Amino acid sequence: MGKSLETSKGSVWALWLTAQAVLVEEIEARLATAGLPSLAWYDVLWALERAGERRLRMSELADMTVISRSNLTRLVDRLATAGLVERERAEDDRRGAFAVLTADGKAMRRKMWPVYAAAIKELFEDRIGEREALQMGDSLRRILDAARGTKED
Amino acid sequence: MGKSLETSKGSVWALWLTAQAVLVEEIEARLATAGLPSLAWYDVLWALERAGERRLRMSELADMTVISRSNLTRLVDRLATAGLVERERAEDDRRGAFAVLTADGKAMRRKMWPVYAAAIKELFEDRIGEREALQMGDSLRRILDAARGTKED
DNA sequence: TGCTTATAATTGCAATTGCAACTACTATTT
DNA sequence: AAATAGTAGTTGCAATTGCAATTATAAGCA
Repeated sequence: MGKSLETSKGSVWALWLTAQAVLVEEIEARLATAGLPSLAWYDVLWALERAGERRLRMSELADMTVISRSNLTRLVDRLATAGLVERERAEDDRRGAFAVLTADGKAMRRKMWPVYAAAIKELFEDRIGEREALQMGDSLRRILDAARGTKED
Repeated sequence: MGKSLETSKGSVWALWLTAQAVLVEEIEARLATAGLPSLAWYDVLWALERAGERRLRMSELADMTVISRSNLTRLVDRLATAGLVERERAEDDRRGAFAVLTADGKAMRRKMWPVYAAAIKELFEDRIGEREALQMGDSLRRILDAARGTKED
């Protein structure tokens, strides 16, 4: 029995990776089919919408969305071209820049949400019980906090 | 209380995405620092090593690793250039091709494993208990099976 | 058989990503 | 204040990825 537990623990990682890859692929496909932008765009729009003043410094945004700085620069370029965000120079620190959500950006996120939400519900939430979800949330938070704590050292 | 459970369930998905992104980023960084190839290479090598005869059809390999066909074609190109796999034409179906693990490929996977294993242990396994792991494995398997089942329809 | 449709893998080309500079500042040191 | 080091963000260029053909078979059927 100890063995089966050991074994299970080892293979959970692989399952974790695979399941997420499959779900993300499916969600991206649904968004594309609906003529909507990608998950990455959603993440950025949502991060901005939650932020005070609908704006975040590029570096904060990069950290929150787990996107590299240089990538974020260009992702924000594309979002800006699409009119969903605007750039704003920081007053206090002239090196800094804010990404600011526009009304169109807010509208776009709102338009994406039903598709995204339905997918999350169908593919993820409907498959696990309340208790499991709670437990998984705890585990994930511990994992994330530990990983981020480690990096600061 | 019903509310808090609802709330938790909704945010677990976001947590999952973020945690996986952070962990994968960290693992890729460790592999790169050690002068080793990426996770994607590992996945392919490992899938082949587990397979009977150390070989898989391109499409099977693509499905197992959750990599698109066209991507896999080029990933296998790179692995072949590095001498880690070889291509072999299928006898029965001339359209088909196998990717076959070479001795060097096997050696490379073996060289990568300690780095990868240590990272998984430190970042993931050490953060969750046996019972949690077991539970998470169950949840993930259900999610994955359901998602894959859905697609076949 | 000869024709149409389906499948396995690859390829062309555009879009995205990653890494290593690079620019434009800000902060610290002497 | 001048010099040096540090930070925020961007950019160049190469590597990777995704999507829509394309190629080379195989299968189904009239």
